[in-house]
Amino acid sequence: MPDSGSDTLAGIDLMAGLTPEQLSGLERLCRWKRYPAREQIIDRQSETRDVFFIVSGRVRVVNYSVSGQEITFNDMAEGSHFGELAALDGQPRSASVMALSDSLIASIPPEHFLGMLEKYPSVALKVMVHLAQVVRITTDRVMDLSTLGATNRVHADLLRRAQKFTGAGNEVVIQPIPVHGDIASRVSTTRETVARVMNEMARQGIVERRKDTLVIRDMKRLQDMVEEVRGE
Amino acid sequence: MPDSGSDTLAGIDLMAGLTPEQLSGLERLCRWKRYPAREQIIDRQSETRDVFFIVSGRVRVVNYSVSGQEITFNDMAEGSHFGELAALDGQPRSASVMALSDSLIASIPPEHFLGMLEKYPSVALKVMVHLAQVVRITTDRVMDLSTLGATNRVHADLLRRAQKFTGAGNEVVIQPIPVHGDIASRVSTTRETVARVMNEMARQGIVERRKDTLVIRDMKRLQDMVEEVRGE
DNA sequence: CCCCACCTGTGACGGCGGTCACAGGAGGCG
DNA sequence: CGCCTCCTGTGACCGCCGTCACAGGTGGGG
Repeated sequence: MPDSGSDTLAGIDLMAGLTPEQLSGLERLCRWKRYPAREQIIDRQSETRDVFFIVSGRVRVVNYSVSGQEITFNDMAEGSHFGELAALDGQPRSASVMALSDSLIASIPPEHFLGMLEKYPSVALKVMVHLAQVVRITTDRVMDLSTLGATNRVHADLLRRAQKFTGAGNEVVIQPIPVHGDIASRVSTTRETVARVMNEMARQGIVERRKDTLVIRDMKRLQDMVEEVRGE
Repeated sequence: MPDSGSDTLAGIDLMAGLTPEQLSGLERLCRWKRYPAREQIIDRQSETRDVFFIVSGRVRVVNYSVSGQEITFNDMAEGSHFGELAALDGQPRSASVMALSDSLIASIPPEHFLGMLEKYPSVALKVMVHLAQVVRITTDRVMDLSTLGATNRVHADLLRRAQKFTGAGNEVVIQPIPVHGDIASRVSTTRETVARVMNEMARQGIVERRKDTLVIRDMKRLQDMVEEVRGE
């Protein structure tokens, strides 16, 4: 029962700093809905404009090519929000979003979202900072796609994942093991290439696959491999 | 003498809607500087945080890979602004910016930029909308890089450029002719590939290279080629 | 317990496009 | 006017990696 936020907006990052009264005012403007895992929350190109808050659960932003290839943009956890682009600029949705696990999502209509931005400058600032970070991550990804080969992109992705767990030490444990297809969809390559790269790294003693964890044995070496080809 | 804005912030898109008094208040907070063509305005990774306004001139956002490959992100004209990311999130600069032509640039320190956002909600909104559009453009680019081959990316770029000129008719004139290397750097391929693709299209009668203009003879056909492979 | 769904591992093959190497244009300026 | 710089055009080559095909592994649910 991952209901940590217990059906309020208190756990939403954007709202940090608002008073309980302000929060409950906003809560009344929201539509609340549970989505089972795998269910679609936003369809790309659709004409809705609401902004969504993840009260509990996990969510994935994806897009599909004509050939069915899946491109993952981001996975988001409790406390985060999505759907602001359409609310801000009035364009159709730029990507699809689906629930990764059973999720409780609150959504607010665009008028009220904009009203909130005007009424609470601290929220507006947080929205801007968040957008700025999205821009940074996405432009980095463009750089990777433009300058790195598929093999190196897998290395880079593995490093990014590892850095999300205890940054210290020369050994890092990643858990649960990321599924190869998921990695492939994030770095725009194929499942097969990911498998080959991971095995090559295992042979070199850089990673080790255990029962249900993936262990980076030589974090330093991995970092070097990536920096060598990127530009620190 | 491209000094249309005559040394005020009146022509800056973000500032539309501010009174002359408010404008002149902001002008006093700015540092004004002329940059000759080709001169660097921002260096990636540097630790400055100012926000820049293009009073006159043109500017290009670029990054370089270790191997020296140049990745163009965007060309910007008078009235636009750049450098907000660092001011908003306090991180180092995410890209380099250089003047394309002789330019007059006003810059404002981060504190005052943030102050402006707080004092003028209309400006804050414009900043958000602008960021939202940057996100859209960049994610589209990630899609292109992930799903299209180099050849199709050139087609797509040509279409985008053509659409900036008179959207109507089945024939569009692009002027001045974009240099092949510039196209290559925007779609992450090589000058040679761009040349081959352009010639193939000329052979098919889709484009025609004139003295100093590039003519799209069959806009419809070009659109079809792109949509076929993208997903409208 | 066994079957089925979903994951991983690996070989073979072939094509897209990056790289290298030149051969022209075309324009500007000394 | 001729040189020098910057752009375009094109052939040859070859390596990365996407595609296809199939062989296990593993876990969970009927």
